[in-house]
Amino acid sequence: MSTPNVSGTASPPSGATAASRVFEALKQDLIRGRFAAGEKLAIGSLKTHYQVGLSPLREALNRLAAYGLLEQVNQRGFRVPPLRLDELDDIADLRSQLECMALTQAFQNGDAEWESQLLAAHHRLRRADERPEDVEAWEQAHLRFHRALLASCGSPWLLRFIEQLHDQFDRYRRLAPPNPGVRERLDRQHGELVQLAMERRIEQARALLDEHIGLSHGVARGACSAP
Amino acid sequence: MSTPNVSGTASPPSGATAASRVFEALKQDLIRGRFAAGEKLAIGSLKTHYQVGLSPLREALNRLAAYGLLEQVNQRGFRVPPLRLDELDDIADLRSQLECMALTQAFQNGDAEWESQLLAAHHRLRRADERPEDVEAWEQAHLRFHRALLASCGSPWLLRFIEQLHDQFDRYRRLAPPNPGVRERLDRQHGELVQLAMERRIEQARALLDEHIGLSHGVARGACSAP
DNA sequence: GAATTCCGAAAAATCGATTTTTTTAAAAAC
DNA sequence: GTTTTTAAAAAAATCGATTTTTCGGAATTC
Repeated sequence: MSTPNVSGTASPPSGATAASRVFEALKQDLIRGRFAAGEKLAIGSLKTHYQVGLSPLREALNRLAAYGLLEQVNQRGFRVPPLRLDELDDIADLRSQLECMALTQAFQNGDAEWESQLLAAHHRLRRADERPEDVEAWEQAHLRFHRALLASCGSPWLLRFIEQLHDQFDRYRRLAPPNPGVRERLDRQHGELVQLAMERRIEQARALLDEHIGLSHGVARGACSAP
Repeated sequence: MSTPNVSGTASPPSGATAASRVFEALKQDLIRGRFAAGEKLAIGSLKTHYQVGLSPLREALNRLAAYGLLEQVNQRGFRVPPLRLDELDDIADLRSQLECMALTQAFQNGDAEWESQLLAAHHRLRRADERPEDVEAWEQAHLRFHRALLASCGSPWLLRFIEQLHDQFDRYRRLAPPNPGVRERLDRQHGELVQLAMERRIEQARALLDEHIGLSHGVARGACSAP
């Protein structure tokens, strides 16, 4: 792990509590792979690293464990979940299923405002594509694009689960060795998804989204070592 | 709210931390509706009620908020989520979808051990049916039956989300006025589900599970007041 | 020689007190 | 008469210290 995440990409602007700030910072650092998989977290060093006291830090760790980004064992602290191939497959398969479900509903409920937001998110993503040096900007734009695609689905709980799976998935993907050829194909699919969304071609869009996640899944598998 | 949950139905036997104990107790009390919907939790009185210090109590509250059984607003504490009809509908619809998905996989992967556990769980549920005075015993047997039905689905993340939705759903159902006629129909459906599971009749089973949840959904709607 | 027991150090969990922020209600201003 | 300001009280959040439990290695036993 490296330097503290002073101002993360999606951190609350201000007025937040220390617990919320360290929660967001830790969450981003976990997804970005700044801790080794399976590593046991040393609370003492986290305290100095994130510059917070014990109480807010422990509250943040408890939240992250409930969210699934940490494993908690009762009298022996917190550890970063290991990267397991079977778990990644589970996450990716379920992500495909849930996102296709949400996509169908999003197409049905989507209005002009949704279309506009989707176009805007796609434009931001393309602009971020042009600056490969700022990985974090691209990652944020990418996340927001996928959110915008499903935003109009109308089911808060479905979106919640998809977000959770996305965070899990990204931890694997971001730890995997980069694959430039695939990256371009993925980028092209984003544009095609927008096109299909505008025309409400649900079946083609579902197939493409499934392929999109499958392609990313293949890349992410590179993060796993053993079984 | 009433007396403290000294030994909840599913509390860890021992060796648990104070935070884990109060988490389990609070979780059960929230699902059982021992707090008013929308109520703001007074941390001071929770401390005396559950006989724990501030730190483990706050850690438990943070976990419950991350799980979705509490709402947390940054500088103003924790409150019990209100009961909203549109949210219940969302929970019930998604529960149907996810459980039918899991059921299909459970039928495909289910082996003799799964069948045995399902029969055992069903038997326990029928025995609990005979003692209507012990509501908690029936509730536990019922929860375990539904777990056993989907246990062999093979997707830990799907089961996790289903469990979470089930807890959300039960909070509504248990606050709704009882409906004796429906109760008998629901009980009969459990037996039919076992029968269909043994014979792997997936389509009929999916339809029945969907109907089962829909029926319960109708009852649970009685818990909501406004829109 | 392998397994077990017994320390001492390290880490996790908890407690009690302090600080910060919000809420409430009264007083003042317009 | 309504709104704004102010001050006190209450509640939330945080800190530092204490207690409890686990971990690792040396000494002991079988």
